[in-house]
Amino acid sequence: MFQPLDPLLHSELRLAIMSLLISADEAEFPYIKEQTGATAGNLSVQVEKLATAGYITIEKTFKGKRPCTICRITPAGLRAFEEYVQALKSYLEIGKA
Amino acid sequence: MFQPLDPLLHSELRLAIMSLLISADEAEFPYIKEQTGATAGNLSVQVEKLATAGYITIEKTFKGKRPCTICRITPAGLRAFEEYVQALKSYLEIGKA
DNA sequence: ATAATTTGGTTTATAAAATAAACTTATCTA
DNA sequence: TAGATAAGTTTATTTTATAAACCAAATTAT
Repeated sequence: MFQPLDPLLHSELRLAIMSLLISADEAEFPYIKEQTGATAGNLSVQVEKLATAGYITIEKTFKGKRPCTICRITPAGLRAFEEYVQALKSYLEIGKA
Repeated sequence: MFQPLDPLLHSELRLAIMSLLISADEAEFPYIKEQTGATAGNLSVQVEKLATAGYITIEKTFKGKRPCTICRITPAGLRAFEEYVQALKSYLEIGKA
C-alpha cells in the first residue's frame, strides 16, 4: 500500500538541498544556505548527513584566499531521490490505480 | 523557491493516515492500523495530533459491545493536504518552470 | 598597526518529534 | 474463572531537527 519513505530524504531541508543539487549539479555552501534559508549550523549538519549516506560529495577548496565548500550529488543520491519520489506517489496519488 | 512544508503533514505516518482518509473518507482505527502498519500507540498519538489541528475528526462509538473509533477527514484537512502536495512540487519538479 | 567586522563554516546544546513499551479496560474463549 | 484478545491510551525513550555558541581566517575601519 504505502511505500516506506527514505528518512534521510524525508526532511524539508535535506530534500531542498538534494533538489538544488539535482538541478544545479554543483553548488557552494553559501548559495545553498541562501536558497534554502537555512542557518549555517543546520545546513552544515544536514549536508554532512547526506555526505555520510553517500548521497552527495563535499569538496573543500579555496576561492582565492577564502574557504569554499562545494556540494555535488552522486549517482546514488540521484537514485535515492528518484526512489523517494516514486514512494511519495503512493501517498499522493489518491484513487489512481 | 521552496515552499514550506506543513510539518503536521510532513510525517510518514500522518501522511499515510490522511491519504487513507481522503480515499476512504471514513476509516476505523484498526483498519488504519493495519493499512499503515503502525503500532496502536503511535497511531493513537498521530491521529490525536491530526484531530487537534482540525484536519480529521475522531468519533468514538461502539460496534456491538466493542469500542470503535472512526476517523474522518475535514474540509480543512483536505485543503491542508492539497496545499502540502502543491508545496512538495516545489521540491520535486526539477528544472520545470 | 590593530581593533572590529564579516565570511565561512563546525561543534555542541536544546527543543521537538517519532516511536515503542507498558498499561488499562472490557470482552471473548477454553 | 483463568487466560487470551481487542481496542486503545499514557508514558517513557530514542531520534531528529534546529539553533546557539564557538572558531579561524580574511577584510575593513580607525
